[in-house]
Amino acid sequence: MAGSIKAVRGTRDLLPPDTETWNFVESAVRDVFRVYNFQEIRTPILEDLQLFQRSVGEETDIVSKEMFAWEDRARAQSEKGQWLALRPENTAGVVRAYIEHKLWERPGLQRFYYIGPQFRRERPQKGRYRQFYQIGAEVIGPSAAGSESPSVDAEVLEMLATLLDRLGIKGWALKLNSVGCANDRPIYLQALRDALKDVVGSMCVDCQRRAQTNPLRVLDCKVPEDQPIIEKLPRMNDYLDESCRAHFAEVQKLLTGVGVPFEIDHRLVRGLDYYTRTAFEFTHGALGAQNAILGGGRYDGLSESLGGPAAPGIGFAIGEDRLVMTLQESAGVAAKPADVYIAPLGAGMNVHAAQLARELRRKNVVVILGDESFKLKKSLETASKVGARFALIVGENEVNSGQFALKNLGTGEQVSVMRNELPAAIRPIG
RNA sequence: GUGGGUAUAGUUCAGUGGCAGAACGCCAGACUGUGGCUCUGGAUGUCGUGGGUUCGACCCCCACUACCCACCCCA
Repeated sequence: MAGSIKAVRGTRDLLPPDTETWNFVESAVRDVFRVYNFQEIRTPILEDLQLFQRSVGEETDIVSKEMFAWEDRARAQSEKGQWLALRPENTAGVVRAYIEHKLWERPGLQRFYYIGPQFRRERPQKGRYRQFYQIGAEVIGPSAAGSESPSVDAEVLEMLATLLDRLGIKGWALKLNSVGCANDRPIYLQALRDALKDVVGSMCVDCQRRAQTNPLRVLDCKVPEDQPIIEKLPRMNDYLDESCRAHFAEVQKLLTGVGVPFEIDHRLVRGLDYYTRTAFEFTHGALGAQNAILGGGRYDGLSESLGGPAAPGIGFAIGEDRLVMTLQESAGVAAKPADVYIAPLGAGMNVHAAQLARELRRKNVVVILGDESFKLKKSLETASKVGARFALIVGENEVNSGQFALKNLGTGEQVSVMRNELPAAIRPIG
């Protein structure tokens, strides 16, 4: 098919039966989030570019190198166009909506979840696409409503553990860290820079660059030779101020109390500027290099940096593509079979078949409709190929007698059934 | 942005400087209203795109593009 139009780089079509898995994931997500009292929010895919510059951070790779952004046409000749961007993540949009609609006026904490496409202009590889899907949730609100409480952090993490268990995902690991706050992080960063000054010369070239641009990322380095050096660098944990220390300790205590296993990873850092205090990641082995299945953390200053009131919050984003991938590693997808294939037999039978299909479908029977031009042999062959459980023959004999030939395609057994008993015969249960 | 690999039928892949292949799938038939198994037949390809070498290129050379994997980064 040379010259034909194909899906653009980094995007893909999700086809049946894979979409069954996606729907399975999404309905489990909605069920689980519901009992934790999260409600769905839908924000635009298109946002003002500044939203991401001011939240995710202008120096991050996501904003500086990976954003799909362009200048919209100006409305008047004297004006400049507005810069728009496809959202690279969804937390900024949710917080923007929180501010725009003054949601702090609503009682209690705002608890939102979202499912939707995000866009980053990266080079695609396994588990990484330019259009990818995130499932996320945010808890946000005034401090007086309890938004800063460590119990919210623990609740969110416990919910995630429940979700992964519910989905049947085995072998996940929760990594936890505290990345500090506006008060103590600058002190830590300075200590880290000072320590790096002496050793960075013997580290990998990437670390030498990171030491300049984003020293925290040095902790993320995977080069074996650098590991002994990194182990000796100062740890954020030793620089947390009193309130951050107590907060982090309480989160751990609660997690232990509810029986969610976790491991402290002093080197866990997040890629977005807005994260504070609790930072976490769930990983899974079956994902290749992209082993982070979800990540998140607290963002206590984000609302203010977007011009809103103080509104501490915590949230996460699940990489839905990666989640589906791990699910397909373990369990195969089973497409749901149709209940019955209706085989009209001979001229004039389509209308009778259509009437029957209408009746059955109104009783929730899943019907595939054949065509009167097909030979019966072909109809039955098609019926079994597409996985229908029964074939219903609609020919002159049946229409005249009111007794319909119903064939069980699994057993080969064929019975004659009165029209009004067909739904029960096809779907004995329910 | 960097490195490596790949590109041939719907799919997974063989293949040779001289007629384009297999398996699976798809379509049709094996006497009239009975599928799965079997048998027979059939269709489908600008051999990724553009250039070059050659009497002749799917094959050799160059460029481009796309995809895959890894780095970077992140979900």
